[in-house]
Amino acid sequence: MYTISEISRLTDTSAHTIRYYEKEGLLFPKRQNGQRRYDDQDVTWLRFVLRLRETHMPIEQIRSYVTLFLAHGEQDTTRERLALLEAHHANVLAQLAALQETERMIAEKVDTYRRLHPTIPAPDVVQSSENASVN
Amino acid sequence: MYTISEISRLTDTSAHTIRYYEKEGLLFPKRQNGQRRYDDQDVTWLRFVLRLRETHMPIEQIRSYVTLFLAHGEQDTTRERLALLEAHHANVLAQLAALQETERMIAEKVDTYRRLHPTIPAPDVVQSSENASVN
DNA sequence: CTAATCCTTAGAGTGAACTCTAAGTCAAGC
DNA sequence: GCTTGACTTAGAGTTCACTCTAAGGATTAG
Repeated sequence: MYTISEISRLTDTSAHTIRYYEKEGLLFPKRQNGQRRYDDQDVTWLRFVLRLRETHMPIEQIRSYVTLFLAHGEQDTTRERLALLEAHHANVLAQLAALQETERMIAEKVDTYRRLHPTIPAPDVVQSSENASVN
Repeated sequence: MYTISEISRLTDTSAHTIRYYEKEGLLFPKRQNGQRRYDDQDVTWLRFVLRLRETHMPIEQIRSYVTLFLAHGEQDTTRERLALLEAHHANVLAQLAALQETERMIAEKVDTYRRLHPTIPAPDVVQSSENASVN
């Protein structure tokens, strides 16, 4: 069982933010004499939440997901959770495609610059293809 | 030559935002009797800017890049522009990695759900690997 | 015992990137 | 000439996700 400062260190997230996530309904730790206590499952869950945030799932959507999870037991919410996850999955795949496209464009520009100025030393970055008219 | 409403349609960006970008120093269209006129190069450039924004390059950094471009002619700013681009490139690659990792986690959860409930019809989404303890 | 950590409420502040409004003027296209 | 679209300034408002503060009190670890 971890205290808030411990999970804060483990996940590299401020205690402020962790309490904020709780207020927003994303976390629900146990309490010991009023103090928050997190177990390994909580840590894993927080890490997943942080991943979802990194990929820009809005807090409100994460909350919807959690709410469905908590409603489970009364009803079977598997279908709904699956739908949410799959929607975000599609979203992430779209982001991936956009990102790869941009990556390609940047790599191209970098490459063109390098061709025009072969004197500039290269850092550790992958390169590709042919192009002109760099901005 | 396009008017603002035309480039707005072409790039699916509001005229408000386009004027805002100009105010922020990212765009500099020609003028005809005071009205903005954009050529194909401007459209291409705006599209690239939008890509950079999608990949979370801050407006200020994009402006730095543009500023270097405009300073070219007086000095050779290739080196600096290259450095900026490469920094962002590294950034994008990191985003890609995070996104792929998240994609994997989600696909895993989706997969686990499906195993537990083989009755739910599947949409058009790729799947993968093995896992337990789904949230 | 004591210092460090944690708790609460309630709200203010921050920063980024838009987003919109208003009012009055001017240009373009048919 | 009329309608639609464009212009300007200047600023207000919005959303999101934090981020921090203050004050006063409780708990924990050594």
